[in-house]
Amino acid sequence: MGSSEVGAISGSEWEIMRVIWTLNNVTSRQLSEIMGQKCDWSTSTVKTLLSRLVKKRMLATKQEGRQFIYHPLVTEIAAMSQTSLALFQRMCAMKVGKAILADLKELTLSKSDIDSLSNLLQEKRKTAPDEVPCNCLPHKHC
Amino acid sequence: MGSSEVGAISGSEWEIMRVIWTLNNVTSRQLSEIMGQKCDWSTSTVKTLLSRLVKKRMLATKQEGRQFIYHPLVTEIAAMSQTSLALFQRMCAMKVGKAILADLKELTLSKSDIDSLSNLLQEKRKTAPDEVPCNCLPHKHC
DNA sequence: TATTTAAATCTACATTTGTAAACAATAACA
DNA sequence: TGTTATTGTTTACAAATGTAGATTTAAATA
Repeated sequence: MGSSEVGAISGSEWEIMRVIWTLNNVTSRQLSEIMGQKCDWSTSTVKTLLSRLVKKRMLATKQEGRQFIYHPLVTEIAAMSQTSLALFQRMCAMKVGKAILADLKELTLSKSDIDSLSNLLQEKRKTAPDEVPCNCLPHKHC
Repeated sequence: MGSSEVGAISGSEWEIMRVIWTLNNVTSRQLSEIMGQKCDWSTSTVKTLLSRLVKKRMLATKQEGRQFIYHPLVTEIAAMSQTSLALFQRMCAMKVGKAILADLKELTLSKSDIDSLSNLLQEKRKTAPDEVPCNCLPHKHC
């Protein structure tokens, strides 16, 4: 696998990453305080998740005095799109469009995001096929 | 939780569901044969996954002679959109639009899907906010 | 009816995940 | 410099997941 893959981070790990992506350089103390409010986790839990994230190479640390400062090694957008794309690619190719349609109905998007999406779609339409075949049966690996 | 939730099915389980959604009424023998090719799983593995899916109420069976016929209790589109929407809702609301944009760049969509999406976006644009605030820090539960 | 055989169910076991206590190392303060 | 906080590291443990062998049950056939 290429060096830019995000090695599937778990739900709780994701929750911590969001905070780190937002704050960008945080100590485990700050994280513990924030996650205490956000998720009601104990300081130990936060520490465990942090080390797992470091091991998974999602985070790196730089020591500073007695403590460590954590910072992300992958951008949030990259992680988000890799994760969601990976999900869609494990689903029926024929129905992904409908699933995204349903998602968009529920999600709130900004005007500018909507504009980028619309433009991209107009562009893609030029070379779009009339239908995408279902790929749920064999000839393809799990 | 409401009765229409899809109780998070795992990766291997999803792989089986795709086949069942496509074939709609299958015996474990057929499934074993197909999954043997598709994923190289043993017949036991398929059976285990099937019972877990029945327990999770994703599948139901009707007996017929010595064997059982499995059929889905949830539609594929429903499962797909619930799963992907759940993922997006656990991510930064401000950046979801950009993530979907990146996904769409990679995915193949049919002309008609593109048209539905475009129409929906035009509709949503009318009431879209100028920006969606980031919701990665507290005041919201994990 | 006795035997074979094909289904289903039970048991198993390693890995990952969620959650956290115990322990060790070290900086800060008395 | 000895003591106390603090921060990081180990260990723990239950639940979920990936994968599959062993066992039971019942249908089919000899």
